Amino acid sequence: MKNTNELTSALKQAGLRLTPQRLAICRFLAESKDHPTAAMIYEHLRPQYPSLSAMTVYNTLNTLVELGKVNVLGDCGDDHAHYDADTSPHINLACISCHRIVDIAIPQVEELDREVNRASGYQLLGARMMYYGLCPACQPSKVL
Amino acid sequence: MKNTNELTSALKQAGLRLTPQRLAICRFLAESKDHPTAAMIYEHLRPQYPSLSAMTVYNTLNTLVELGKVNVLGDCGDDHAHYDADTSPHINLACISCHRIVDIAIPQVEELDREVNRASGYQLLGARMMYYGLCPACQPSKVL
DNA sequence: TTCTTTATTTATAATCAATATAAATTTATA
DNA sequence: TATAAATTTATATTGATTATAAATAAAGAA
Repeated sequence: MKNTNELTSALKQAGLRLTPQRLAICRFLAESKDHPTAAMIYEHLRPQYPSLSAMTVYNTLNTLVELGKVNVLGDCGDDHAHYDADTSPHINLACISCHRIVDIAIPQVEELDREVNRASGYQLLGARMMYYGLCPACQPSKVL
Repeated sequence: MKNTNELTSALKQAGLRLTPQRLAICRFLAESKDHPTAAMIYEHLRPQYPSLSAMTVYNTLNTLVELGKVNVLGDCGDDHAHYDADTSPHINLACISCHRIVDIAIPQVEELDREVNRASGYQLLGARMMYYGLCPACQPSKVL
């Protein structure tokens, strides 16, 4: 979750044009609470942009990732890359039944983050933290 | 990192035969400190098992994952699934230059883990935590 | 505006890790 | 040893993503 403007201005600052397609992709990414795949973005925008090509979605997402404004989550349990406009270290919860991915705010993440930075010896750039399980909505219908 | 026997006995307990191929895959997984891909395992074992097929590697890995004895890391920055025999919640460090993935022991993980279990409302099954950056060996050769 | 150049989108084909399938091989048991 | 079941192997297929090139749209100059 993040301001649409933060994504669009990053594109402009990189010398890229803010086309209607790119704007729509940025807006959808910024406003979505779950973490959509490229296919989900494509299908969602197609009614409004009938000529939209999947390649444009992939290109725009890759650009935003290269600019560091969007993270790829490649580990969501459904073999699809999901995109997350929140690039700060945080916990993602992935439901193994409905494959929805949501964030959860846990203050302890910051303490952990400081400790990894201190103890690793790595020059760190970012993190992805995923927990897997059954979301409250899916628990009644599925028994482990 | 984990005992080879823990993997092989899990296969036997599931009613599966411990073939030479499966044993070799389990041993390599248990003994490797980084987190190999299916292709890495295949290439490493081929000299010893010239008839080995990639399919057997994939099948064995999938079985071990289904048995909960091995985790898949799908988010390592090189578009390949890596396999981790350590299924307890822990931090993985991925180098964006050499693409090696190592573990780091951070006590704060357990506190975080407790808090996610308490606060999420999810019935949790596991976690994957990845940090990205330049490892100490790659830092001199690459400038950010 | 019109022309010219450049960036972008689109359509199509290609890639490649992973899966599906079926034949060949090995193992277990009678 | 013979039979049946499990496993491995070889081959073909899938499907998300990438590569390529043609079509389109936008920017700048005259």
